[in-house]
Amino acid sequence: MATFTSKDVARLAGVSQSTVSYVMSGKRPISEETRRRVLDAIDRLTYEPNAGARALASQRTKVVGLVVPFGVGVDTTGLLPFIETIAGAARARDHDVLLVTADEGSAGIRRLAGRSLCDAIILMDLQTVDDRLAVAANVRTPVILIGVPADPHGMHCVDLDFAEAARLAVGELAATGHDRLALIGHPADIVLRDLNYVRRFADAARSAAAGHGLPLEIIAPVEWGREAAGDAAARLAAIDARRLGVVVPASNTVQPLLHALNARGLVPGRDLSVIGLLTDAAAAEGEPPVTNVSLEPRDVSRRAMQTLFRLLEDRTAPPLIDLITPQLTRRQTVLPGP
Amino acid sequence: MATFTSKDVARLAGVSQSTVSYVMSGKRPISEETRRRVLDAIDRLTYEPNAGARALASQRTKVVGLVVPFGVGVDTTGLLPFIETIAGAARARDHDVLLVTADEGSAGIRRLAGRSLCDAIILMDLQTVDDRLAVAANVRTPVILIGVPADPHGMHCVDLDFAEAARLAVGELAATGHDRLALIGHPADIVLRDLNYVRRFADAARSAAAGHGLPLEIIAPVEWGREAAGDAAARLAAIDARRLGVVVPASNTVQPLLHALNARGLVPGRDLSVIGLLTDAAAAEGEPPVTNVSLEPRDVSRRAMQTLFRLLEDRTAPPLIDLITPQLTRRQTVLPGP
DNA sequence: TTGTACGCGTTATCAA
DNA sequence: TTGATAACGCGTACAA
Repeated sequence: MATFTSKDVARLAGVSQSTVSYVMSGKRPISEETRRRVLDAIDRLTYEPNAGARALASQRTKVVGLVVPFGVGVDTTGLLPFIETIAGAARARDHDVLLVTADEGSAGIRRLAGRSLCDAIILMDLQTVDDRLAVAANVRTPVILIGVPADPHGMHCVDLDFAEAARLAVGELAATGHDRLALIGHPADIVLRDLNYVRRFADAARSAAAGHGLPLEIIAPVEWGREAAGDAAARLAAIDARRLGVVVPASNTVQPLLHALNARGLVPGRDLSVIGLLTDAAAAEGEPPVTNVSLEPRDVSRRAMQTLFRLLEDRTAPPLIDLITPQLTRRQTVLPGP
Repeated sequence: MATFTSKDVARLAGVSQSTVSYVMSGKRPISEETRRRVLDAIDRLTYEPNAGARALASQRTKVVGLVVPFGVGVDTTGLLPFIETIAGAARARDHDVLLVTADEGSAGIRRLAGRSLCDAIILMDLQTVDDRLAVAANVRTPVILIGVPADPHGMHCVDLDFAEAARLAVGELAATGHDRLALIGHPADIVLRDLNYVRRFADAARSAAAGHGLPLEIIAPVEWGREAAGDAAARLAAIDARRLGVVVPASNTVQPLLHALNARGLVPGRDLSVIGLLTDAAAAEGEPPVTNVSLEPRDVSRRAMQTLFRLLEDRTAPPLIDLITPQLTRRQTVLPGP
């Protein structure tokens, strides 16, 4: 399979090389006749423009850099929908996605921007205060954040509205007559890394509980897996409440905790309530199906890409902070109201 | 943040631009003195070579194209370790990873190769007979397959040895005195797509069972989720066996099936045996921990990247078909031998 | 409506 | 040991 250049196409079509270029870009009126001839030649040679040459000449790579939280010992569950949606949105506008792992830290961002490997960068998994932000903000390549750090350094942020998620969960438990709430914390490493959404959720949960006049106990940190869930269940069992409402913001903890509670004879939806923060898909597949506030990875990703292309091509001004509203879905783990 | 070129570096270091290039590539002896001056200038300008220009001149992109099974309505569980490991291995040799989703079909491969977007392609999630193979085999860019299709078209294949995995599972059940085996099938869409490993596993399981003189019943297809697992459990319960051994090659089905069996009062490890094909991590976290034959996504990915770089840079001949041997780990879901 | 010619930032060849 | 200089393949300003 030989590889052809626009010159080859030009020769075959009997036009100049620049005409080929203009046919492809549509940046100049072309007669129907030559247009046809060029497209035909392109077709016959299965010509594809060389990405490097194009990037060099046009200063556009048609590549989106995506910094994903690999290798930082972090929750990687639920990451796939983000990647998938971002890749899809990129393709829809003839862009590709270059993956960079977060364990590179700011070096990855410098490389993406410095080498002109991409036209824009999406940065995920932000800490509340993140070293990479200073670098990201000082780079020519536009950077979109998925997450809302304490100081966005002027960059565009897109994320789920975790504060609203907390309010929804607490509000539902308040409305169904619970007299005490417990908030299950994230694993220690997540808390230590101070991921931005942890704090956003917890703070809002606290003040929402206060607003409803409900005592809120924090059970934290809770690691993943059976044993930790067992311990947490024990601590929940020890709480003296008529109707206890438990909020679980760490998706991974939901299922093990439900099991652990069951094992203690505490049936969620009968003896106490559990609301989890997890995708609708995961919640519906739960055992039992769990009442949840949705993480909307697809919506968030789509919006991030929308912001990206508005910045890059449409040149309209997207909102600086763009929060997606989560949805509460009632399933089987919350006691019916009295 | 301005962006500098090698020309800027050259001027600052007081050398010619080609010298800068040679300092970076090390393809020519450079005096210690100028070498120092150049590196210093690079440092002061935080110079990074332009990827497009480099690719254009060197015919090397330092990018690996990865075709992942997004958007084909396919099992995407267990995909992350592949991506993660591949990205890590790429970075270790100063390469990046460009993601292409499988829903593009062969168009994605054509684009990667035609536009010279990458130096090599890794193709995952192969069907036994896969349309993309003809295209992949006819492209200048080397393609490495993760999976073993019926006809690899001369391309290099790396994968888990699914036949050996089946033999291990069946062998273990035979050794522990089971008198009847059941093989739980994959969901219908997987079977319909005829993914290469499905058949490799099933065929080997069948002949291993025959070799041990054990009757093997095929329960298929079994969709994911509660209900399907319940049905499968019912069919298993109906089997007339003294000691029934169940083999579950679809990772996702293991956990729901264990639950469904328990719900019927059939306790795996007490009343019957279950061996799953899933990663050690997933098996250990199972409820209960499940005896498994390991899928080794990390090993497979590492080997694929090793193959890739041997082809690309080391220029040594890797094996055409490279199979990783799975491991059997005894946990709690298999009856002890009599 | 189309062609010519230059520049994008590297790598690599040929001289010195 | 180093410096000019010609590709690499495409986009686009300038001419016609």
